[in-house]
Amino acid sequence: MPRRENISMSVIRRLPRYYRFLTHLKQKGVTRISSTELSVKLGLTASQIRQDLNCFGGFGQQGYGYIVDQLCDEIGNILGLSNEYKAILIGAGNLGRAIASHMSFDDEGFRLVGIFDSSPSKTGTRINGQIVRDTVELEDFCQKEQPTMAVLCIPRDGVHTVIERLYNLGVRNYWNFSHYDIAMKYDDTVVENVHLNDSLMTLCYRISNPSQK
Amino acid sequence: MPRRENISMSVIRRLPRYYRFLTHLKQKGVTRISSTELSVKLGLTASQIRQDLNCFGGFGQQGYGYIVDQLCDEIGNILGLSNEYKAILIGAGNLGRAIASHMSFDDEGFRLVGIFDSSPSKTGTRINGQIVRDTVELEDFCQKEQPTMAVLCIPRDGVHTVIERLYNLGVRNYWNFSHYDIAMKYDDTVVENVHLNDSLMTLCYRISNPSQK
DNA sequence: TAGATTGTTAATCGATTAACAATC
DNA sequence: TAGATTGTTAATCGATTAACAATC
Repeated sequence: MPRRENISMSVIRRLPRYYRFLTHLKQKGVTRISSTELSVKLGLTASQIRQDLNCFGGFGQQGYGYIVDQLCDEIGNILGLSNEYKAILIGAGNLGRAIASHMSFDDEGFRLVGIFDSSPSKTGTRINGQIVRDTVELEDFCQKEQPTMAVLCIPRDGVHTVIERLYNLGVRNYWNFSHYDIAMKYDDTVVENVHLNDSLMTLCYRISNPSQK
Repeated sequence: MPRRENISMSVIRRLPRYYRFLTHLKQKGVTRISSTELSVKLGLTASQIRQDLNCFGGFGQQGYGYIVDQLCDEIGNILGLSNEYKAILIGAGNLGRAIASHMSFDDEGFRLVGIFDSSPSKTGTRINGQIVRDTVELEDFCQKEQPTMAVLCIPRDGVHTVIERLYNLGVRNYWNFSHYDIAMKYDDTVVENVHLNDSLMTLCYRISNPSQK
């Protein structure tokens, strides 16, 4: 029954939410949960939850439900959270500093191994104990450390050239916070965008148009 | 032809992207664009773009296309970006500080009027010229200033009580950065979630499962 | 065994794409 | 006028929901 190919993005984006909630249940000491209970707590339908989980295998037991601990671990495995992919962060401005701190205390599949900035006012300073390197060191560093992923916290205009350098260095997965949609010509890359401005504008729309739910 | 009710979230979430790209075109001095050109640049179909825009009215001209300047303004209006909704920010940690700076130099529909934190190490400090107030002042401040929206950059466990206080003060729109899904019992609220952890886990999945596009 | 709840197939709903007539 | 491109309807595709047989 477990397929595991061509899982839709809609399903994938719900997995972290399941994981987050199951972790919470685990901490509260809940051992067993049914799809119906889950659906109520998460505001989804029980059907959808079972449908989602069965993309990856049958983790439940008929007549009983799901074992919280086990399901949580399974989803963690599916997400690949036990990996420690090496990540670097480019751009140690306000947002970069926040993300760097965020990631180091709560690593989910990644380990931050380097922070870079091109401004002399930032290089040499420390974020959570890690030194901020000059971006000119990028080539040397990447050849040595071979990071898997780069967090991009730089202004729009800098993105293009940095991406090119990173791609050539073999760093081909990006967590992009810049106000810019990275359109990759290559298909061996993964880009996960976090467009805070877009989110804020969406909120503005929803406040301005209360007719919609 | 302009309807303007029950616009689907899928459409709404594409609007900021259109807006962002059109602003960029405007800056580059492009005056005219067709749905086909747009579709190529944005990686969508021309059909979808025309379909999306026609939820709000016919902004184009047959045989000609869209006037960049005009379309950009129209979308800005639809989003409500000329509003200056008063916003407050709760939680002046790393992320809170980053968002506060972010919002003040690039305001899209909002104006940050207050920053709050409950830790004595933070209160009294300044972020982008604005003082960080003690959260105990929340009631007085909100009664006086009547903010429309609250940015939540506090840890999970604090959210519940803060939301309750805010709701009772009439602050019912939230931009939520906490690792927590705000489930509102009331329907006069709007919650826009930014779950950075979820985004990171999704990225981890996509790196770990390269079979998928 | 009887009751409960899953896994899975079938039905519905909504969103995207295609097609084309209207019109600038 | 002829060419181009929109606005809009119709067709397709995918995702969500409902239903139920399998089974713990």
